[in-house]
Amino acid sequence: MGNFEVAKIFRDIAKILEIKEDNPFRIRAYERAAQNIEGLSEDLEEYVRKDTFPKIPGIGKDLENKIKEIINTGRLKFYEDLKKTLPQGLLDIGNIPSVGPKTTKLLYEKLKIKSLTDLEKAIAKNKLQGIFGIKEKTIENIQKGIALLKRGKERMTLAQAMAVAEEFQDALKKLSEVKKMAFAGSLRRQKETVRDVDILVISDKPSKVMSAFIRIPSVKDILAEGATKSSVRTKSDVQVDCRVVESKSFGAALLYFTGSKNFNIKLRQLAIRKGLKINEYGVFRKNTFVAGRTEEEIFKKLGMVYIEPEMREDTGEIELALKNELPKLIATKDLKGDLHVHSSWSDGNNSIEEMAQAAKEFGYSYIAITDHSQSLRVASGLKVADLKKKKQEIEKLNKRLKNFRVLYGTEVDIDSDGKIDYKDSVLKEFDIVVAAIHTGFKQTKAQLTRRLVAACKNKYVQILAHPTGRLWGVRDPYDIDFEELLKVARDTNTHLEINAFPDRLDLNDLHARRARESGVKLVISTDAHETSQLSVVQFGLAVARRAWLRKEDVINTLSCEALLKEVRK
DNA sequence: GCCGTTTTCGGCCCGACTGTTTTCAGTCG
Repeated sequence: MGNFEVAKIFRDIAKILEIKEDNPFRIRAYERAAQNIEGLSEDLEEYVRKDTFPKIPGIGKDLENKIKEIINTGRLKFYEDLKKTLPQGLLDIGNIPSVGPKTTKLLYEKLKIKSLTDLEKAIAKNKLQGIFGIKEKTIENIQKGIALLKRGKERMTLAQAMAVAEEFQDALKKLSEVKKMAFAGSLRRQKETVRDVDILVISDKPSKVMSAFIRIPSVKDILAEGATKSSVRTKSDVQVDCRVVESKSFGAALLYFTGSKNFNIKLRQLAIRKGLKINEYGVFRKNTFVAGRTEEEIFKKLGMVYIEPEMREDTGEIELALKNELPKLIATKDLKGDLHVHSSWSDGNNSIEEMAQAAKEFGYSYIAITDHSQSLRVASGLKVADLKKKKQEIEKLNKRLKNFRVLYGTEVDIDSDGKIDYKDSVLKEFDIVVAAIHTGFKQTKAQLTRRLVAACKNKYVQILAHPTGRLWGVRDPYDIDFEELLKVARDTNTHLEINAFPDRLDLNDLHARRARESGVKLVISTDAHETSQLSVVQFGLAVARRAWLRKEDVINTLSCEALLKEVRK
């Protein structure tokens, strides 16, 4: 039983209690607990096993006991009993957009609708018409909601969301009424997946902005259209929300619209204790506006320092901000080089020189060319005989380049027994050795862990690339004993990679945070296969910032000399 | 069910938009 299973049980409990019209604050307590559990970097199982249950926001004595019961027995009696009181299909009905707990209950009580199938049949037979509070428009919305639910639109990657957001940005920027705009929501918090795109606009003429927004060519449906707030769905099925406020409310609206929800609630509670009220228009004392133009002035009013959007998840950052003890997050300018890129020597699309030039223009002072090793034939892995020529090419290039160094590297394969694809006598020639698993993903947890541990223990392996093997939409992360890996990585001074490729993002934010906590240093690399891909480093940086990493936690913030010293330790 | 620089009881964030019963509950973020 992992954190996500526990969170799901709590979420289900919240949903059932909602339909049963239980105490709304109790319901929120379960939802909040579920959300906070999903954001934890350590396994609950670990806590229970070691009997060191820490203070987790939103989890008191009762929920702590429920978590222990779930971990220890694999089930929760309270949940099992609760489930028996309602038909299971009601939860599916509650998942339909526009259908909430009240409607679910109404349909169940008046029409005995117990499942999605029941609901579809009832609509087909026109049974919903005439039920208290339901008319044509509501039925139409339910039908649309069911269709949407069935298409099963998952969350998209941050990169996909960014592409949609930029399209809207381009269109809105052309309007003279738009004074300023910003992305908000989970897009601004840089979550690795995003459900919808939130855009904030500053304007004195909200109606002009709204009417232009809903007419942007890629809009398919208009979900809501108001004076200051509208929602649309694009042809690619992405929901985009747009909110317009005036300049004096920009900070307040940005804060509100960025979230997270739990973060906002905590902040507003804090404000109440100080005799203040926060909404999207500003901070108010009685009904007097006291702050709102910028986020900074609002945080200051609340007696805390600025909290970066990536940290706003209510996992302890508010408490640290009140004490001015927040870590200084790593930023783009801190990165000095990329330690995982490919060239045309293996499966890349550009020559070493082209990659180096592009990296230099990108502002880096070094780059490691880490082509695949001999066994990986599908990616034209390099045979030992070719390596000498590649090394010579790099040496010649380095003589010509000024203020820049190309490092001679490899992404060496870890075979199914944990053996490294080049002999030690070959490995010792490289400046940078990145090791990774590319085959045999379906092995057991013990086998996969053993392979990674063996790689760490090789004295020439400096970095483990994409350590959990996750590939968005293709492959789930493989199951490894991450705590064991961290222990060995720390003891052997092996660095773990945050692979910035948008469909990898591996390590993810939770793993990276856990790595930092256990004293393992990280690397942010792109795995670029052509010059244009060096810029995906922004997504790796997003992971790092969400993991609360500082400059000193990431080794490719070091100068080239310091870096080589660090990896050879 | 959680939580405490008004505390161990009595509070619990705040507002926009929709559809409908035309004043407001339900849903959403």
